[in-house]
Amino acid sequence: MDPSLLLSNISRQITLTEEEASYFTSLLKTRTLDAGAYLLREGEVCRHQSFIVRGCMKTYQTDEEGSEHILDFLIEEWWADDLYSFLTATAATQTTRAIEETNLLQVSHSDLQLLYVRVPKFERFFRILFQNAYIAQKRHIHSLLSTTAEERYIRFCQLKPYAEERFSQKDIAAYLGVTRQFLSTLRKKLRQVNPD
Amino acid sequence: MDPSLLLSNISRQITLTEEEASYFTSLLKTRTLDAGAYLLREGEVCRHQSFIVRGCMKTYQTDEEGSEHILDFLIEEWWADDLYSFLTATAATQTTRAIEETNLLQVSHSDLQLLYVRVPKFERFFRILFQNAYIAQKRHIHSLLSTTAEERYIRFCQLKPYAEERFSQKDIAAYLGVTRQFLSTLRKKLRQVNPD
DNA sequence: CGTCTATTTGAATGTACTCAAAAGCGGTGG
DNA sequence: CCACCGCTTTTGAGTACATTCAAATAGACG
Repeated sequence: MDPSLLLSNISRQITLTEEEASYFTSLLKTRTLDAGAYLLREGEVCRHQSFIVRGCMKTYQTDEEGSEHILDFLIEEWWADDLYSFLTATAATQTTRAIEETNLLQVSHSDLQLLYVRVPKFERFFRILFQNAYIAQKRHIHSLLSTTAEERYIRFCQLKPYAEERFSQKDIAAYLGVTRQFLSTLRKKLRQVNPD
Repeated sequence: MDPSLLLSNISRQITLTEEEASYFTSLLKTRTLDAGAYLLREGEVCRHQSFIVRGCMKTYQTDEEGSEHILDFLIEEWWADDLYSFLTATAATQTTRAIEETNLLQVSHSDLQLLYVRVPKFERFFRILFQNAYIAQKRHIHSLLSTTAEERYIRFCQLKPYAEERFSQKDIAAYLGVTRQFLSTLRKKLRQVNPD
């Protein structure tokens, strides 16, 4: 699998020499998940960081009644997996699962330790990754606190224009925190107002 | 101000020699905020990490209509401030403000860089701090998605038994994501069911 | 074609909000 | 000490937002 997408993603934060880049590339393992396959289940320890080359995934938690609450959707050029579990080697609190067939480039935890020693600037890269995840969560909390489902849905569609065609409404509803029935009526209402 | 509370807080994650501890202590500056005073306003860059020795604070964002959405309450033995702003030197997205008169021990950003060089294990300490904040946020998102205001309120009171006496209902409502009027009726209902 | 799941629709209900007004409470000045 | 001010909390009526339950329809897949 071509690592150029990943290398250009990394180059947005840190600059690598050719030698460093090829060392990094040598650590990568490719993996393909069928649609519906699990990358990580709640309770397992996350041992890899996984960069999505093609495809998309969802990461969710399940409540007592068995319903899914989606924390995030992940697409090409994003990193998947439970960062906290990865860094602390504790049980993951969320499940990550492929929505479409998904191609990944993975770095194992132990290889990453080697990488940190040989190319310390990767420490910086992964720290920034974490920080961005943290900020994104903060925005998510703010939007859950301050807006109605209708506003959240509209913003969600603007923010992720690919959402409608790649994610099921059931999943979108589980992300927005509403029932799938209510999302359906919301969509109907919005179609009548603005028929695009 | 006595730094022993802070040192024992740190010793839960990393072990310091006496010399390291006294070096760290020499970097600390004390600060006292009156009730209602701001520690950090949205838009400012966060230049200190602040450990709360006594008192409590709230951290919130304000929406277009001017209403506060409280992301977290902070009390003794917690670290306040916008970690993301601090680490990236970008404008804070949230405001932090004292609820009661609050005593802080502060480390500036530049002193922290010196500390990292001289006592590298502090890197680990602040990384863990960040990770815990990240996880706490995740729990918060999950609870906003999966529970009603009533359940959230009950759990909130269990999780923060000091909340009722230290925080106003207005603020608690802004944390739970409901209006203060609705929280008031919720409380009335709960009193009738279980009059404690 | 049948089966399984996702989506839509509608009715009844519950949850939470808005608006408006009253009651409570701490502080301040006369 | 009391009256008044500003702020928080309580209460109620009416309304909007969102859910549950039930059933119909549409799509995907073997």
